[in-house]
Amino acid sequence: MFRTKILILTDHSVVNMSPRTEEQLASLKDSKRKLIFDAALNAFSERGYHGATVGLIAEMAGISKGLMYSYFKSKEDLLDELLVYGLTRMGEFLSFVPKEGISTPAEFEAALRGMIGLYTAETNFWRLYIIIVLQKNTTPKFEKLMEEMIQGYLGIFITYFKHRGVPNPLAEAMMLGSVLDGIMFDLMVAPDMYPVEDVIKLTIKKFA
Amino acid sequence: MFRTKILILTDHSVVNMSPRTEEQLASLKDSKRKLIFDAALNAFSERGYHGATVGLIAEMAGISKGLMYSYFKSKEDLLDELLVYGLTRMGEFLSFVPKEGISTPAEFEAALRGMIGLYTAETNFWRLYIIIVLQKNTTPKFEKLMEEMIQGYLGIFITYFKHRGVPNPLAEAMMLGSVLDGIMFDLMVAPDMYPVEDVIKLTIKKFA
Amino acid sequence: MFRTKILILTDHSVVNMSPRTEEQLASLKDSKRKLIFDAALNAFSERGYHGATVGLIAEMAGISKGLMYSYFKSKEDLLDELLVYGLTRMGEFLSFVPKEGISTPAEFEAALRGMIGLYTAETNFWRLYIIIVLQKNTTPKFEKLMEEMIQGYLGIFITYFKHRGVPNPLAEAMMLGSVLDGIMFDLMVAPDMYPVEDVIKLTIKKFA
Amino acid sequence: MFRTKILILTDHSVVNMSPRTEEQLASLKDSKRKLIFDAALNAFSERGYHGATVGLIAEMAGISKGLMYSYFKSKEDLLDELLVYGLTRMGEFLSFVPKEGISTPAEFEAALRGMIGLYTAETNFWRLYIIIVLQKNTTPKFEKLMEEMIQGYLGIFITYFKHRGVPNPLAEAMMLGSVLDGIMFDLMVAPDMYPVEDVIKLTIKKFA
DNA sequence: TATGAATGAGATTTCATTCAT
DNA sequence: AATGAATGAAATCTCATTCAT
Repeated sequence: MFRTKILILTDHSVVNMSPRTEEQLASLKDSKRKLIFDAALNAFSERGYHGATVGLIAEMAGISKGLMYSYFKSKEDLLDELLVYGLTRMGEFLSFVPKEGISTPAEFEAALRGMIGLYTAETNFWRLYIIIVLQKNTTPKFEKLMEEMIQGYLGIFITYFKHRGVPNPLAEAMMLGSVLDGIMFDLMVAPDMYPVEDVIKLTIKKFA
Repeated sequence: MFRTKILILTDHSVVNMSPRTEEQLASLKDSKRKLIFDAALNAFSERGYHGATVGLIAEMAGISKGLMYSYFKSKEDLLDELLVYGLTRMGEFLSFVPKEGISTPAEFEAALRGMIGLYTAETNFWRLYIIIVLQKNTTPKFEKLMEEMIQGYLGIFITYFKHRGVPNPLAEAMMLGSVLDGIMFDLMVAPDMYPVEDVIKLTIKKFA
Repeated sequence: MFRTKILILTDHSVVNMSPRTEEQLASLKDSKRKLIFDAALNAFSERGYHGATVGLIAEMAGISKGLMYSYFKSKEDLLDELLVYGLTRMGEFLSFVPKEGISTPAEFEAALRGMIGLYTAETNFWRLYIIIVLQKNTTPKFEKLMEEMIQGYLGIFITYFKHRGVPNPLAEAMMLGSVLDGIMFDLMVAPDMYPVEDVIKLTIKKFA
Repeated sequence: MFRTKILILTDHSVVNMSPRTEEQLASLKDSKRKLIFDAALNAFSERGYHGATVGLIAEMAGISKGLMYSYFKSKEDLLDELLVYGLTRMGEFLSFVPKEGISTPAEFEAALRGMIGLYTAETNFWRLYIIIVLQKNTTPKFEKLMEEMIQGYLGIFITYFKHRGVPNPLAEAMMLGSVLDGIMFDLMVAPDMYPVEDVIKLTIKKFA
């Protein structure tokens, strides 16, 4: 996983980090706001922030340019909220990590498969995410959420590796993070020819 | 490593793929063209293609906007040539891989350290490269060069793993590629706190 | 007083120029229409016609944008009607000028104080009024009303100055008009530090 | 004259308040910047800030919209600079007030005629000026310049009235200021029918 | 070669007005 | 009667590209 600042947390308190209640997210379903989010996610992730015009996003959302501005203060604001929304949504889906952390190889595998599953399911979000994270000036709100998320997972894996008696648990967890990042990236660039299953098995063999 | 289309090449013909002679590259040294390339590399990698304005690039290169257009047909042309130039230059630096391929763990380590060294030395190029690769519509020239390069290295590692009697050499090579991609990415996002040395050692332990 | 076209009327027929009966005005009290008028008066006088948005006016009036359009054909129409309404309302308040005109210094003083009192009481209307009058394209209805009003007062003062044997009654009346306009303007710009009472006394001394 | 805050200065130090050297102003002559200033002055004074579009101003200046933005950061910035430029320019023209202040009726008359001459010569600037001053949110730079200018003239007249033994010199000066403001305003609204000469003579009779 | 003023197409943003509810 | 979501025209602003010097 990516990291921006590393504060190792060895407890697992972070998994349930979503500040939004499920109702709030549910209320977004089928709303116009959701339409715009989806369109913007596609547009931004395919063309980058500057390459995706408001006009294009509006067209993809099936609304007028003007209407966008009654939902979002500006294009920049749209990006901000989209990132936070996306990250929060990711948090929602991360139910495959048990609250008590992971301790057995079976749990490790489940977590691994869960995360990689997310990558394939939400390619657009992760693509956007990479683009944004590589550019300067991320928004503070987004950065904070990211950090929480990253450190949460890092902590979980550190604990796991400690538990398994691995010599350098931190390095092990960070390398695993890089593996996951690399897999995400490669799946993004060439999803069709990547031997995911083989790589997952190898990863389990080398890390679990 | 990144891949876009995978044609496994098991020979090592690719390392010296650059069609440009060294003289051609040398002639670039200290030229205006080089100045522009450097400026554009910084600007594009920091702000993306659309976010980096021609005016900014010219300013960073210390020349006028007008002059840029006697060196490059257009902004798009500048990006094209920059990418090819960068990739070619990468090829130049890849001297750490012996022509006959690698066969011992020591050679493996040398190659690994060489590549990771490249990431830290040429961060901007790799950042630009990632941004471009994640977006559609790469230029054909660039795509071809990339493919050659990637498959070359993939082939080298496949051969190495075969040689070492590893069960599934392709998957092993692809996972190693992902590890390298992940490390590159993490180094890009948070270079200061990434335990490179520890991760390199772990990678050698797990792959060499 | 301001003038746009000068037709000297020496009779005093103008004071009660309003074609609206008091009932008509009374029917406006507390109506939605009145709410909108008040809001529009504030908005227009503070920000000018183009600077005051329909949305803002609606918000200030505590109603929806949509409802505004069942009371007024358009924003321009709202301005038109507001101006006429305001001017008519001014006429209502101008009771301090006796029907037979003024002939004694005491009456002069009363009229003077009455008008200046109006300025301080209805700052917003006069501010709007100035803004509109300085810009081209006033509406004909409004222009006609204005002219009637102005010439009425001008006539009253001309008669007064004639009566008092002043050499050039027209010039005297016009200068007095300028004094009143200047006072109105200064009161608008810096009401707190203007020595109104002193200036009134001086005006009486110089003109009555 | 208008005032916003009143600090009575009884010396005459303010007349030469222009911070720009004459060369700087001269360098503006015939420049594109000057063209834009002139166009903007006309447009703003005729239609107000929001009513005058950047497109219109550019057209009146005979340039493209785009070019405006290499001379001025924004429309608002254009207004700001225009106001300061105009006020500074006014200061330049105010040579009819002797450095030592005014003390004789002849000098009073010269000053009066000078100022009224300015009103007729630079109608557009004063119209713009009024429009701006009646609206909130003037720029601080402009406000400061205005205050200097106003207090300067106020001080000059206060000194004059003191010198002439007038009972309440401050009130007298402020009323005279209102007279001038009123004349300016009336000249703006109906220049053709205003009996300027007669009113000037009356003003001299009543104040000098 | 070198400049940067100038353009115009297109991007972002605003807002009067309409209309389904 | 009342709302405010929705539109589209027009406003502000940006920027790749050209061109006179």
